[in-house]
Amino acid sequence: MINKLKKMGLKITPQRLAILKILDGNTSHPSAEDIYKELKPQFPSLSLATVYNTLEVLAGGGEVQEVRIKSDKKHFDPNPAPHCHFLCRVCDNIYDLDMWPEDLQLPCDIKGNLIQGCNLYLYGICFRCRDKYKNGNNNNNN
Amino acid sequence: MINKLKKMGLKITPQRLAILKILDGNTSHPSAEDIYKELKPQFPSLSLATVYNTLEVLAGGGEVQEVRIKSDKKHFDPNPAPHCHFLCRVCDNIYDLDMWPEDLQLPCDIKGNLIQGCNLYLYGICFRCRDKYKNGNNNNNN
DNA sequence: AAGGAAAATTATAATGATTATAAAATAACA
DNA sequence: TGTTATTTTATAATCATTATAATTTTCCTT
Repeated sequence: MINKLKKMGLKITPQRLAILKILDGNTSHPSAEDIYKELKPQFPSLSLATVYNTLEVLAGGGEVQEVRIKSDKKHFDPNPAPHCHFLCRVCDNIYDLDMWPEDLQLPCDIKGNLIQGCNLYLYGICFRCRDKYKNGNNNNNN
Repeated sequence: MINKLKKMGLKITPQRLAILKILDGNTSHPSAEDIYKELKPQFPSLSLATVYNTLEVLAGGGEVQEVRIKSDKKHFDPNPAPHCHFLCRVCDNIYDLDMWPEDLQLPCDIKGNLIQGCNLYLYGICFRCRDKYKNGNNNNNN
C-alpha cells in the first residue's frame, strides 16, 4: 500500500492510506462521495477534495480504474486489470464480470488505429434480481 | 424522419425535424451543445433545453445512442446498431469502429446475469494522428 | 377552417458532481 | 530540527444537465 504511493512519487499521508485501505480488495465500486462518507467519522477533518485528488492520481498512475458506467457519477475499482463492468438496472449495483472478449487483447491495432485502452460496460438484470422476480411471480401467481 | 417521430407518438415540430436532420447519417458524434450551436442561426428561438429533451426521447426510443466515452459530456450517435466507439487521445475525435466482439451478441447470459445492452469504448491514437506523428518524426529526424 | 386539449418550446433557475483556489498544515529531506 | 515542496482543507467556481412554469404550437375534432 505504502509502496504504491512511493512508486508514484507521492507522499505518505494518513488520508491517502485510509483511501487505499478502503479500496484494497473492494468490489463495490464506490464513488468519491461513498469513500468520503465512509472515512469522515474516523477523519473529521477530511475534505472531499482530498478524496477526489487522491482518486485522480491513483487513476492517473494506473492503480485504480475509473468506472463510468453510470451517467451521473464516477465510480472506482481498485482492480486495474481489464475486465467488464455490469450495471443491474433493477438494483443499481455495479458488478465485475471477469469475462473479456477474446478479440480485444490490448494494445492492438484496428484498421490502423492504435488501441491502448478499453472500457466495456454491460447493462441488464443481475442474477439476484432475476431470481427475486421469478420467485415473486410464482408466489403471486401472476 | 417524420415516421420516426410518429412511431414514437411524438408531435412533429420544426425543432425536432431540424435535430433529426442534423443527426441523419452524422458520424461526428455531436454533443447537445454542438447541435444547439449549429441550429441556433437558423432557429434563433431554439432553446438548449429543447435539444436535450429531443435527444433524451430519441435515445429512450432507441433511435439514437448516447455515447459516454468522454468523462465530461455526452455525445450522440444516430446509428442505433451496436458498434464500438473510439476516442483518439491526440485529436480528441470520436470515431465509429464497426468491429464487435464475437462473444458479445445481445441479449445474452453471463453467469446467470441477463445482459441486454452494452457499451464498448476504446481509447488510443487514430490512424490519422499516427501518420502525422510518424511524418513529424521523420522530417525532424528525432 | 376554428376551437381546444395535450404536448412542446422557451427562458430561466436549480442541481449536483467535479475542479479550481489559496491559505494552513504536514511530510520528508538535509 | 528546520526548511521546502507537497498536501490538505474549506470554500468558491464551473459547467453539463435537469427542473420549472409560462407561453406557444400541434393536431384532433367539429
